[in-house]
Amino acid sequence: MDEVIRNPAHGRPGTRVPRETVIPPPRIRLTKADRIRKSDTFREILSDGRRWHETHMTMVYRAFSRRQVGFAVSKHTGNAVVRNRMKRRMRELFRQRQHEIGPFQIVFLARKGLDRTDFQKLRREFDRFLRGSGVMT
RNA sequence: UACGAUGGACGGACGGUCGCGUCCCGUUGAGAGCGGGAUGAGGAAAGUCCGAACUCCACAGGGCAGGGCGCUUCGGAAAUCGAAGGCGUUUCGGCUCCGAUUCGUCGGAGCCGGGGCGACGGAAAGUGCCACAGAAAAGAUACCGCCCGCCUAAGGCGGGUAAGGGUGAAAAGGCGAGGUAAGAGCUCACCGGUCCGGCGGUGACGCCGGACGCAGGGUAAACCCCGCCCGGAGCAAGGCCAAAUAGACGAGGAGCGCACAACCGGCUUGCCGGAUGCGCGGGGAAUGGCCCGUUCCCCUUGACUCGCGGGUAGGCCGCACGAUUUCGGCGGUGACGCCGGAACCAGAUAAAUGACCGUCCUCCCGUCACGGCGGGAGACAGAAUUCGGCUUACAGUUCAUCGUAUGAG
RNA sequence: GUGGGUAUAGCUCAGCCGGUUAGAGCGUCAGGUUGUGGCCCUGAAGGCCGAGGGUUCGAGUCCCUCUACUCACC
Repeated sequence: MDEVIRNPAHGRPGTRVPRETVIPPPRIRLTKADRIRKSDTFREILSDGRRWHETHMTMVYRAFSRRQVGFAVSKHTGNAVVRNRMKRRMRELFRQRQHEIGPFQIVFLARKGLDRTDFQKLRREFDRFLRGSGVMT
């Protein structure tokens, strides 16, 4: 199962499997329906959700009927380009491993330096959250 | 060739894997999902400093107040916008003249050419202000001086003068010569200025000639005067649909009071409950001479039910074919305009345009065999109703003009 | 997104219509008073007036451009 969920793009060059033998992996898409898009919902989660702190981001989460995610960046962290990049990187982290996560609502809060940090480091931080917080299935 | 200034252009390229928004097509009962295709940030998208389109509100007309703008002509829908020109100023180069000279040059003035800068109407319409210093800061005055006269000396007094010194940001045309007791446009040449006339130019303005010894400081990004312009708010404009909760309005309406002969039920046997009958506050109008009354209308009290207007969350429209982009031709010094052809070119809303990898390109650092190798970096910055400008940020590449240095002819 | 406001000493604020040295309170430091500390008294230090240009002889003040903070509007 683990092998299937890993994105083939993450493999080192040369280790790619020939196309014909690949079983199509489960889709790792992330559409609008999977996003939290209401101010009220954000407020509720931020007020009564549990928190998990990492160096470059904070995760706020609570149990829910299905899997939903939202991303928030404070105005103080930088200009529009920086804030957008932070959201996109957090979204990418979540997108790639979303199928390992159970029915929870999770809000990602960006912290300083998120836009400049190496993506592999962010992956390790996110992995620590997944293993430590109990949101995995 | 290098460096600097100003202005213009570009602002990483190609490919792979996994994804995102919008639109179209197919599938489908279906606008869900799935499959396919197309398309998807900028020169500043930014700041919000100007100007518009568009929308709503207000609006006879005119004036005042308030605000904005300000050389000329042209362009433009308009603009604290652009182009060309004028004038001023500054800088560089060249030439001419004057003065000084240690004969190397230095200083000043003018002309020509190139570049930069200029919120550039009016200071003889009026008012205000010009600190300190200085004699004096505006239609004035004499501190040190200079000269003349008088008083016995030191010096003082009276008068003349504004060339020299001194103060200041600024001192009443500049400079040279003549002149004089010393001086002064007192006189003269040149330069500057004011006025008048002529010529050239659409015009700002320029040129020429004449007159006037000069008729008078700065500040209007001080009040102000003159000319021109300006209604207010902004897509969170504005329109449509419309949960939940509270409340408004309309309709229905249980209800309350009194009586209780007969009827039903209970029992303490004359009371209670049901049923039944009658009634239920205030105001106005009509009828009428007036009152009672009657009729009609309005207001008030009322669980609950239904209907309904406004409207919040939320959704939809506005919302992308336009002062559009691009190619060619023509006109114009140019901004730009005209004609013809072609194109459709983002539409999100906790807000898409990304993540990772490879090859190459550019730059930096290290190494050295001078061409590779290793490492690092690729700026400023993200549409939010839409345009036209301005301003600010910006790694690197490149073009043009000018200047400086060096080299070659 | 739109429309306003503010920035002056470590902190909270004055500074008029440009003018010579930018003030006040609290705080800080030093001295005095006290057996010691506080209160109190005396004195001192501390500011390129948010940044950069411009107008002017002269700018905290006037004009322009930026920066930061802040308020209002669905």
